[in-house]
Amino acid sequence: MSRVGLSRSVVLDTAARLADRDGLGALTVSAVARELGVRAPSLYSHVQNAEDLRAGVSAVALTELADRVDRALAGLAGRDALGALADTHRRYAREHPGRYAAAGVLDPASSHDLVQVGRRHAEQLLAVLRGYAVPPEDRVHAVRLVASVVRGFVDLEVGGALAGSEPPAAESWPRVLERLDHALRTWEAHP
Amino acid sequence: MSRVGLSRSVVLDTAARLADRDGLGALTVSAVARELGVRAPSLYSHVQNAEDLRAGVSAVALTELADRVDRALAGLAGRDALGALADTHRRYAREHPGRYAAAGVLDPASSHDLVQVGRRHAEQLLAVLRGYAVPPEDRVHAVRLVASVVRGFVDLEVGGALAGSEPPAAESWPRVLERLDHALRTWEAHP
DNA sequence: GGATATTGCCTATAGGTTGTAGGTCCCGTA
DNA sequence: TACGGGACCTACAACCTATAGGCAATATCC
Repeated sequence: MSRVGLSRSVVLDTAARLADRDGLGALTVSAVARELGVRAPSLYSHVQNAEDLRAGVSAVALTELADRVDRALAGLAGRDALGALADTHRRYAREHPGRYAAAGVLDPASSHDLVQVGRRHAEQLLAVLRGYAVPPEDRVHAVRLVASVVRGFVDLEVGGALAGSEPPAAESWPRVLERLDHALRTWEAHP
Repeated sequence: MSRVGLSRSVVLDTAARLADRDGLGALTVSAVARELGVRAPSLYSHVQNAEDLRAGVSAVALTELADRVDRALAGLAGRDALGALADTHRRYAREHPGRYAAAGVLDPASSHDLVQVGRRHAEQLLAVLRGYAVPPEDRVHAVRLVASVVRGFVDLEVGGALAGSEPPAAESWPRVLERLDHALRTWEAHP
């Protein structure tokens, strides 16, 4: 039998593609093996177990997303930067729903890998905030506000929770970002 | 053998308890049957299949949450109402992580049940907005802003994404709500 | 009160998924 | 050419989902 050329990254890329195509719920070791034309036990040399497979897709997704955000933020500041970060997240979630869903579930026993890329995302949020006059001691709170809005809206939209009402979610997006920008611009020191 | 007294609601309540205790991922038909001291096939008279079991827990959770929000909102308006709604969501997620996680995933093929209770949540958000001078044609956008912030923050917190940084997420919560309140108070008609 | 229908939960069974153990064959290297 | 390791295999055990069909307790009717 001919070798297929498996490796951890080949397995994870295939898994990510599968998650996007069939949903995160359909992501199984068996399905990835089928997709690769290989028997399921062959994957266990490259992936510890099913949970590790999902965590790997998480890491792939968060890394890809951070790369895109880095590119999108280049040369921008203030509201432009905020919009670029938020739009990049939203677009990524729409293009890669399975990957994005995987990125959302961080295990308590996060791998060192995930902690690392998580820090990258935090850095990016802080970079965006540099365009706003938020007092240093409040920056964590502002980061969390931005993260909440982006994560919340995108989750609701790709989860279909907004699909039942008019107008389409896309129309609310710039309005939500305008309010977020305003909230950051008018940030005041805490009494 | 003696009858245990199964019914859809008994099964779903047990499932919800199990989801909170062991995580939504550990929620299986078999586990619920074990918990009830019954064989797995016995549950299929009360629940169509595993997916229906999860959807049932979703509905239970969304209904319980809506009930709590109704009680919390009684007699409040404006910022107090906003805080009560948001706090109720956050508290529910912390007390019932499995139920809350189930409530988050709405299938595209949502049951009529889920659509119904989803409307209740939308009504509650609209009720909170009545305390703010948001122009009628913008209310949908404002609802989506509030829903995004609450959903995003709570997801990040219970998902552990905020656990790695200081200060604790609880300190950011009132600051985030203050900014949300401010964003609603200063809402302006769209040009 | 006894016959009958219904219901509640059962066993048996088939098929899919996870994960381990151990084997074979290809390929690079000495 | 012999050897060693890695890539992928088969075999297997355990668990979960789901269907089919059976028995017994309960409700209903005469």
